[in-house]
This record gives sequence, structure tokens and C-alpha cells, in this order.
Amino acid sequence: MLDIKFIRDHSDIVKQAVKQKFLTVNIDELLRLDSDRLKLLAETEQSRAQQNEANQKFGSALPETDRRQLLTEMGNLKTQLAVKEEHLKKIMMAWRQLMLEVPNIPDVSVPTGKTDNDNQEIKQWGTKPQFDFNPKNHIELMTTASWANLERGTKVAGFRGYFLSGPGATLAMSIWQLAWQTLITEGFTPMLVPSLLKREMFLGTGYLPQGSDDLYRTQDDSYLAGTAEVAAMGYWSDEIMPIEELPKKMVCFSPCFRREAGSHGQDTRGLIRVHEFFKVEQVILCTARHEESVKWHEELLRLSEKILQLLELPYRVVINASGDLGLGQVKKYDLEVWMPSENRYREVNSISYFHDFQSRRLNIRYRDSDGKLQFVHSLNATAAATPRLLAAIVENYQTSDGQIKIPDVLQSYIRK
RNA sequence: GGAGGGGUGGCAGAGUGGUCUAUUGCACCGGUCUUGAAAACCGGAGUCCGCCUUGUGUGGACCGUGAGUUCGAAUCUCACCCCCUCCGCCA
Repeated sequence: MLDIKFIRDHSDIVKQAVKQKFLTVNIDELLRLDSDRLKLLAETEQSRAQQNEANQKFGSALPETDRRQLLTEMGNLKTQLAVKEEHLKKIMMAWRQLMLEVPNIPDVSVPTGKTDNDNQEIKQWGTKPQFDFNPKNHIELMTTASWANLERGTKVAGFRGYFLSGPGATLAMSIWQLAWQTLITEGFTPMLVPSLLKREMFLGTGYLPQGSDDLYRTQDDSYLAGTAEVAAMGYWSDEIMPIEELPKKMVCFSPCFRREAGSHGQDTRGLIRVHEFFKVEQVILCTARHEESVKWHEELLRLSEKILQLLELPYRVVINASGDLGLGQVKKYDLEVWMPSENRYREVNSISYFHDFQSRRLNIRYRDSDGKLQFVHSLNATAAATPRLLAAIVENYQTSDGQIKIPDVLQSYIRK
């Protein structure tokens, strides 16, 4: 959510952001509603002031005739007030709805473009493996070695279901461990967070109202989170954080659920796109300065890269195009790992910052050195998501006889 | 799933229709006293929104949330959420 004052004063910038993100939010309509809202607000508040004044008189001793007259006057006032309040309530509902749809402003360094085709590559790291044979894809490699079982997966869980077993299962856990330990060493607080969450947490983080197709909802109207970020942010909602807590760096582990509603035709087999996976996620809350956000954004990029580097996986860094940004994101880097079987890079990490877009919705604040309340800035980044990352490892570490080497850095997490 | 008790400021906790500008205590900030501190005493404090003459200004809202009754609700009614105690079921 943006500050309505900012929207009023910089409607051109906001409209530009709507265009850049290829959204359809009527900012002029919002501004119209807003001025109606303020006008009605002033009127109802004036009526209430009269009401309060009359209440003072009722509290004191009053001659019976005066009391009668006042009762009649207040009865009329009540009727008028009820009409205004009803009107105000309608306007407020429409206003809130629109406010939730207003996107955050992309940073100037974000390339304008509609899809991930317009993402801008800024770096490549590592050496793509050279095979003197036709590299197999992760599905063939893993099912042959009984590291994964997709038939059982779909039998039990349905479309996009999977089992990991044997070394495949153990390796997945070792990847979590690698990310987990690496980030704890970097000063992150480890957290296991819930995934079954209240609706308001999704509104607060910007996944609702527009993303409802991508979320699983329960019969109790709670939702399954697609990332630990939702719970980690919700943890601090409606709180005033002691300034000493900032920057708050959290490393969170959780199962992640995604309906993938808009991508039924894509990656229909294998472990790249699944409904249920596990992720180690980095979340940072920092003080409300753009330079702070940028600093921690670069730091998150460094840490996410570090994990891929430890795994010695060839990858590239891209800046996401404006149309590929989420509603609240100011800027996002994706890390894409080289997939030999596809001869292309695939996204495994994304690293974003939001300024106060999320904290304003979730009401997460701190008191600055002047004693003023400020909304914190928030950022988050993937550290390691399995099984997608596992699939990348398997493909890059395959040998000519269909075996899979274990990355050196994971050896210590594995018994044999 | 059943029964009961609760939710009031940073914390504790009073308030059962108007005199509430929410009692009081603790913690906090300022002052008096003191060489300094403590104690004592005096005083002050919240958040959000609006308005203008931008001030030590002014109006409104905030007692879990939302509706309702009323001229008027922390207080009465209803629904929901959350917490506690006990019972049942279960990992």
C-alpha cells in the first residue's frame, strides 16, 4: 500500500507505475473517491462534534422543556448523520479496495517490459559443464536411480505430485542445511514458520486481493502460503519494533504451496514446477531509507549467489522487467541456474525489496531517533528451494554412465 | 466437539447507559529538593485521520473486530476472532 498523500501529490508517478507493471488501476477514480471521502468525513465529524456537545448538556441538570427540545434536535441530527455515514461507508469500501490495488513504484534501474523475456542479464557466473555425451534431464536421471518417483507422486497427490526417496530425499535435506547454516553464520535468526495463514497476512504482503487464483484456500477461509515470507512478515504485524532489532535478518524454512493456475501447460513433468515444495527464505526488515533497502538488497543478492557458488552451479543474474514485478516490489533480481538438458537457464531464486509497501499494510513500525513512528522497509530472497534446485544439481553433476556426483559442499551433510 | 471465564493505554487493573477529558498503581519523561543519585513532592505524556490562521492550534476516531439498540455505548443486544480453565477426542 502506498501513502494516499503520496498518491495525491504524485499521481503522475503512480499512473506511470501502473503502466510499467501492465496493470489496470484507475488512479483518477481513486483520487475522485478520495476527495469525496474527505468531504464526507469532514461533514460527519462536524455532526459528531454537535452530538458530543449535546451529550455534555444531557450530563448536566437541564430543565424538562429544554431537555425535550434537545431530544428532538438530536433525533433529527441522528437521521442526517445516519445518511452521511452510510454514504461514507460505501465510499470507504470502494476506496480501500482501490488502495489495495495500487502498485509500488519500480526503481529507475528496472527495465520496462511486459514479461520475463524483457529481463536484463547483468552477470554470468561459473562454467557450464561440457559433456561428451547427451546430457539427460533430471526426470530420467532421478527416476532411474530411484531418487524420485513421479508415478507414485501423481497416484497419491495428483497432478504435479512427486516423491523423493533415498539419496534424492537426503540430498534435498542437505541443501536446506547448507542454506540454513550459511545464513545463521551470516547473523540471520533461524525460524520455522507456519504455512497455513490468515487472509489478512496475504493482503498485508501483497499476495491478495489479486493473487487468489494462485493460492489454496481452506474451508475455514485460511490460505496456504506460497512462501515463508508471508508468515515472517506477519510475525511483526501491528507491532512497534525496538530500533535495536533493526536490521532484523530472518532465515525461515517452510513448505510452500502454489496452485500454478496460470501455467497448466508449462513444465508438466518433473520437479521444476510443483504444487508443494520446501524453501529456505531470507527476510530482512530495516530502517526506512532507500539507501538501506538498496544496501540490503545487494547483500541478499550476494548471499543467494554464495549458496549457488558453494554448490558450484553455473548461473546468471537478471534484473526483472517491470511487468514481471509483483504488486509491491520495487526491484527484483532473479538467479537462474543453468539446466544442461534444456540448454537454458531456469529461475531458482528471486530477491526483492518493497520499501514500506508491505509494512504499511501490515502496520510494522519502529520509533526513529526523533521519536517519530516510521514504517520499516522489507526485503526477501530465496536461499534454497527444493526440489527445483535439486533438479539443477542432478543435471549439472551427471556423469556419462548416468551416475550423479554429490557436490563437495554437501558431502559433510550426507552419511555416505 | 462440550462447559465455564476473559480481552480496557507500555504493563497491571478499576469502570454495568450521560458528571469519562477512562479511576488508580507500576514503568517512562520533565521539574523541585540534592554535591550527585535515591526517596518524596509537583507536573507531563498514546495512536490514527481531517482542517486551517502550522499552533503550547482545532475537530473527529480508537476500551478484541464488526453490526445493532439509544438523543447518547467501554458499559446493553447479536455475530465473529483470540486467550485462559476444565472435559472429550487426537498426534
